[in-house]
Amino acid sequence: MTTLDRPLRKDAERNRQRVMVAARELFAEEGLDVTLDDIARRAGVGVGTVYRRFPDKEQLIDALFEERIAAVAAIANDGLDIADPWTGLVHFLEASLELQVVDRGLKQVLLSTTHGQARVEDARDTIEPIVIALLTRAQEAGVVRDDIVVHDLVLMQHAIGEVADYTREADPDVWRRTLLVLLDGLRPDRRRPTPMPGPPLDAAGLLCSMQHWGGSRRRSSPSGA
Amino acid sequence: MTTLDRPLRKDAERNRQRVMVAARELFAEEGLDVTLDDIARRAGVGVGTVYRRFPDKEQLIDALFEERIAAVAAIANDGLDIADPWTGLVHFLEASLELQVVDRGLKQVLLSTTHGQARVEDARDTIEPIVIALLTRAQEAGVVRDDIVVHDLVLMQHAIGEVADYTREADPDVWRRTLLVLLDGLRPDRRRPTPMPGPPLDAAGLLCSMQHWGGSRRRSSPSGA
DNA sequence: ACACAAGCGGAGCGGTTCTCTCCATTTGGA
DNA sequence: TCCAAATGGAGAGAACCGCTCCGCTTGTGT
Repeated sequence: MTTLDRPLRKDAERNRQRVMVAARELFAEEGLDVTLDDIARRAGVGVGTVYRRFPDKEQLIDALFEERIAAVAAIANDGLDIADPWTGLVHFLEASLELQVVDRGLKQVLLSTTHGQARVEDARDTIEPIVIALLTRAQEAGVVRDDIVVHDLVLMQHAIGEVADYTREADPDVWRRTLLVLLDGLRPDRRRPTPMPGPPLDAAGLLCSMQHWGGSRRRSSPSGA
Repeated sequence: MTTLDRPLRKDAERNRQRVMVAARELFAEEGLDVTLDDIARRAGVGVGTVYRRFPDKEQLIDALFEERIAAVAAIANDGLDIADPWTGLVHFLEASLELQVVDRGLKQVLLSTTHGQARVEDARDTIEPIVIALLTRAQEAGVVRDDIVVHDLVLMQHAIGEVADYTREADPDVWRRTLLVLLDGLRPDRRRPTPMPGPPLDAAGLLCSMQHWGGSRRRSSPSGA
């Protein structure tokens, strides 16, 4: 549909790329709520140009995030390649959260059905079986408690992702502390706490987080004036 | 300011109450984003009436949530009354989350500075010292790991509150599972997992959650047509 | 019973936001 | 050279929201 019907004029193709790059950046920085006008502005093209290439916003999201979600699936696969079942699971949880911290839109696409289309949905469905493998392997090895299921892990991803979002401005790494406690809770037997990965959030940091958190709407200038 | 200047006419006072009740209900059900028009409609009065009693939305929120936040503080105090330090801390975390599940606005008021005014802020500041007492008591008793601080607990509240919000429609109790894992992670030494408080989220439940989650904006009819 | 201040409702103003269309103009390439 | 392809960006259209204003109603003190 893109490359087959007609080779697309040279400048048109270049603009298409620019739009995709700009969209990727803005979605990552601000989340999926950014305006197509914002994207057009950052891409240095007119809105009309964006709409000629992508019928609507959802199509653009769909096109862009298929690959991002695939990256998450790849991380899960990497986890399976790690010999130690516990390390493998932790790798997935940590690394996929790192992706979400860097890309705000990714979280929304992963956790909501209201964004993206078929391609995104398919990509999403790819992940679950791999995570199940990761989890049951760990459980069979006796390093993760038996009473949890994949969906518990999804909820945990959501929980920690939210912490990361909340504290993003104040300290982009505190979420690791919360994750660590959760991970310690996942073990069936643990004699000592795992050492914390960094310092806690201080008072100023919490205040900063509270100020930046909208609870619903955010206020900020995406890029330029 | 309310009862002193002038006794307020009988019907006026009755309407004031209606507005407060309606606002409390709507803020609880939908969060702080509801329109004052919605509140007026549910109260069965005109918007003008609302604005005559409450200069603006923030004042209304401030007036209403001072008491709700005090309830959270009360819960923390109840926790201190419990003899066992661990049970006391758990009581606070669980009960305050239960309040947040029932009242969506409460979470926003607790975690954001952009809502409410001085009264809400004061009430919020009341809580922290009590929680610190709760936490250090548990740590001194050796039932909570030493490396966490109050703000870690705040972040955990946020994390679990978000899970509760996410899964609200599908299963209003699954958040307890996530909380339980987190709690198990808080212990300095644990030989066996604490039994889960309920069944996990099934596939349909997750789908339902995904559909209801906006990530930013929600869509729904507050009450009437 | 009456008069008038207090209170009322809700249309609508002024503002913002966001998606998407339209068309006069520019530009690539056979 | 010439025209289909591509462009840009003003602005239509459709929400939403906080708040005001004013003609009408109602409680209340005398």
